[in-house]
Parts: sequence; structure tokens; C-alpha cells
Amino acid sequence: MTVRLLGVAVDVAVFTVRASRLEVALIRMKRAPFEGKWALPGGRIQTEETVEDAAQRELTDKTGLADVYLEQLYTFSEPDRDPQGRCVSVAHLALVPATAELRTNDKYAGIDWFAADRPPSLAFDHKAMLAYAVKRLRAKLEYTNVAYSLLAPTFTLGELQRVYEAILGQPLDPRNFQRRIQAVGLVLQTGEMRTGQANRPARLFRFAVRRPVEIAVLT
Amino acid sequence: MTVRLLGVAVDVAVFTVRASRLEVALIRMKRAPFEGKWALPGGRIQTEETVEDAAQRELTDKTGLADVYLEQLYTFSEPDRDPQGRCVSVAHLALVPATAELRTNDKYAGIDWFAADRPPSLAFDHKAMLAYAVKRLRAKLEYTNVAYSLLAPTFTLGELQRVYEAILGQPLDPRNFQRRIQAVGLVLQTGEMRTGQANRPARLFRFAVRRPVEIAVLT
DNA sequence: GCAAAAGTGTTGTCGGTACACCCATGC
DNA sequence: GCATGGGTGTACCGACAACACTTTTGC
Repeated sequence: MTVRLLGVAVDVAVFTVRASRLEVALIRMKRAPFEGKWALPGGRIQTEETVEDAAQRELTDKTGLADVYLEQLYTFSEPDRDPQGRCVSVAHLALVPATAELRTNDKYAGIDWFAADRPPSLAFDHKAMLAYAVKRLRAKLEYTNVAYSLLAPTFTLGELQRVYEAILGQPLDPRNFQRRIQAVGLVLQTGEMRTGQANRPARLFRFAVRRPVEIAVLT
Repeated sequence: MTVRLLGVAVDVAVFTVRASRLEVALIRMKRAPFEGKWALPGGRIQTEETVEDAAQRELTDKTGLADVYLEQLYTFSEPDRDPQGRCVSVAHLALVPATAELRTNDKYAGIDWFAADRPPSLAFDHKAMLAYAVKRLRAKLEYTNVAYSLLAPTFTLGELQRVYEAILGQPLDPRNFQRRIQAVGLVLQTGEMRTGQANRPARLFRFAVRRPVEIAVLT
């Protein structure tokens, strides 16, 4: 048996909701063994940082995103998951508003948003990581306020509903949705309206709290 | 800055319910820097195994328990969590029936069950790991059938209720409990009775399925 | 016969779901 | 004036919580 050095990496599934669709940010690899393939952004952890710090650092380095909602998910450790050598990877989930812009560095051939439920063929075990992240995001949406990290500081209830529908993958009744969202105190009215659209102006809301808390949003 | 080798370890919080109390198995360290302190069983992962395999292996080695329910929880990675050197650790949750017997090896000064909500002072960051494991176990009990791994193959509804009460930390109404447990199809009657106690014999049940599945048990 | 746990049914309340119409604006 | 999305109230139903007494056994 050859001795192989054991490494620790992080990978991040960054999601946003754009045009009523849940999308994930992927970067395109330049070099073998995954040349041309798409992958979740990530990399090795450094000696004096936690895995969450490493995920933030790698995310900024490879996507240009900073100060995002980020959460550890699960550690993937199949011995052959990385053809370049033994390496476990701690998968993370990140959320950004649709206004976020992606910009990778020149070590990669590109970066773009993809439909989270129909990704292209992915490098490493990133297909499993992505599926796990989507599943966790769905669950978290129902009992936490994480949706705040997917929207601008103010938003209409219609925009919020489209975020929920895109992630849960099912339509929701607007009357019941509004009643529940307001009943649990998830959002507060700002008093402002969104004008300029070709239809009736909608009230603008903001989240009551803009850091992660548990709150039974649905059911 | 000194270069430090990055290691990967696993630790396991093994729970059981005995005498209406949630208990966790701890081993006593023999050597510095944690001489005399109690800790969760665990150890380094080997080159060709997943972290879950490592957790099973370390668990058998250090507690004598085999073939137990085991699940990955969370990766702890504070740079200073291990005074012996940089090492991240993947925490796991394990469940065994109250009949399981603990037996550690001679590298440790002892092994015993402790009340999960009042552990002794623990080595490393195991206090945080244990707290996280208890929290996760409470949550999983309500939407999965994991309780099967805490009981013998057949059991009375009273025994099952005591498991739920011990983990959730609150009394439950026996009428509502029995109705719900049977309504969701968690258990099936065996037709046998438990006799020999100084009171009315109780029906014996078994779990409808004895592998992990999601099922809304409570609320 | 007594202590100890098992077993059983009903009622009230609350929350969730289903559902249709009018409103305000931009063009 | 028309197309588009915003905004609102009610009625039904099912699920959950609360609650007390009788039964069966070992000693």
C-alpha cells in the first residue's frame, strides 16, 4: 500500500433564486483530471482556520462573493473521491441575493449560474454534494428565516413567495402564504411601496431579523 | 509560523436510554494532556476508509460495541481544539439498546454511562459535541424511526414511551402517544404479551421497519 | 386485597387549506 | 381600457391536546 497524505478541503454550494428558479454557482476547471468540467467552488483548508473560515475564503477567492450566509453541511470522505489524492471535503451551503455578481480568477475557465435541479456533469462527488445541499435548503426554509439572505434588504411579498416556490418546487396560495409569513413575524412592513412596474404597486417589506434564527415558517 | 500536520479524527457520542434517563458512554483518559478526564470515544481515520467506517471501527475498538446505528453529525475544526496538534474531528451520533455492555481496552482508565444532560468535565471540545448530538437526537426522534435502535427487538408501548420521554425531557400523555405511534405505522403488534411483572401484562410490539426511515412520529 | 402499570374514548379548540373577486398602476 | 400582478376574508375540516376510570396481574 502506498502511503498517501490525508488532506482536508471545503466545497461550497452557492445558491440564489433568479427568475423563479433555484440556481447554483459553478466554476469550470482548466486542468486535468477534470479539464472542462464544472465544479462547486472550494479548496484546501489552511493550518490556522476553521472549515467555515476556509469556505468563506475560498468562496471569495473563486467567485468574488463576500459576506454571504454560509453553513456547514456534511463531510464527504469516500477514499477515491479525489483522483489527485486522499482528501476529505466538508461541504457547505451558501445563499446570496439574485443581484450578486460572479467573477472567478484566472485559474478557472469560467463561472456561471445553473439550474440547481439540472446541473451539468460535475467533477469529484459534487453531484452528491449538490443534491444534499438542495435537500437541506428545502428543509431549512421551512423552519428558519434563511430566506433573508436570498433577497435585497426590502422586497415585496410576491418576491418572497417566488423564492419559496422556487426552492420548494411547488406553487403556494398567496393568501395563505401572506397570512402565515406575517403571523410568525418573519417580515415587517416598511411603509414604502414598489412603484414603476406595469401593475399595482406592492408594499415593501423587510425581514424582522437578518441573522439566522429558527422560526416555524410553514406548516 | 510552525508547520503542523493536519489530521482527521472521528468522535462518537453513543447514547442509550436506561431507567428513563438518556445516557452517554464516556471513556477515561490515561495519559496527558487529559489524564483522568472523560471523553467521547474516537480516534484518527485511516487512509482507505470513510469517516463513518472509522467511527464504527473506533467505536468497536474503544467500547466493544458493534453493529450500532451510526450517523455523521458535524465537523469540528477550531485550530486549537486538540492541544496535541492540528486536527479536525468529525462528530458522530450512535444509539444502542440499554442491554449493550461497555468494555474498553487497556489504553484507557475506564468506561461508563453518564447522564447526557449532566456530563463530567470533558476533554477536547467534547462538551460542545455532546450538546450538539443531544440536540440532533431530539430533533431526529420526532421525524424518524431511530428509536428502534434504542430498544430490544420487541418491547411494550410503555418502554417506547419512556424512551421518548427521556430524550425529549418531558412527559407524554399515554393515550395520545399510543394513538399517534400506531397511526403513523411505526410499530406492529407481535401478539405476544410481557408477563412476569407485578402488574397487568402489556402487549409486545416490534418496529414496522428496522432501518432508518423518515416518518413524522410527533406533531 | 392491594399496589402497580396497562389499556381505552370523547370533546373542544386551533390551525391549515381551499377558494374568487376587486384594486391600482403602466402602457 | 386593458393587461398584469397585488391585495383581501370566510368556511370547512382534520389533527392535536386535555382528560379519568377500569383491568389485570404478582405478591
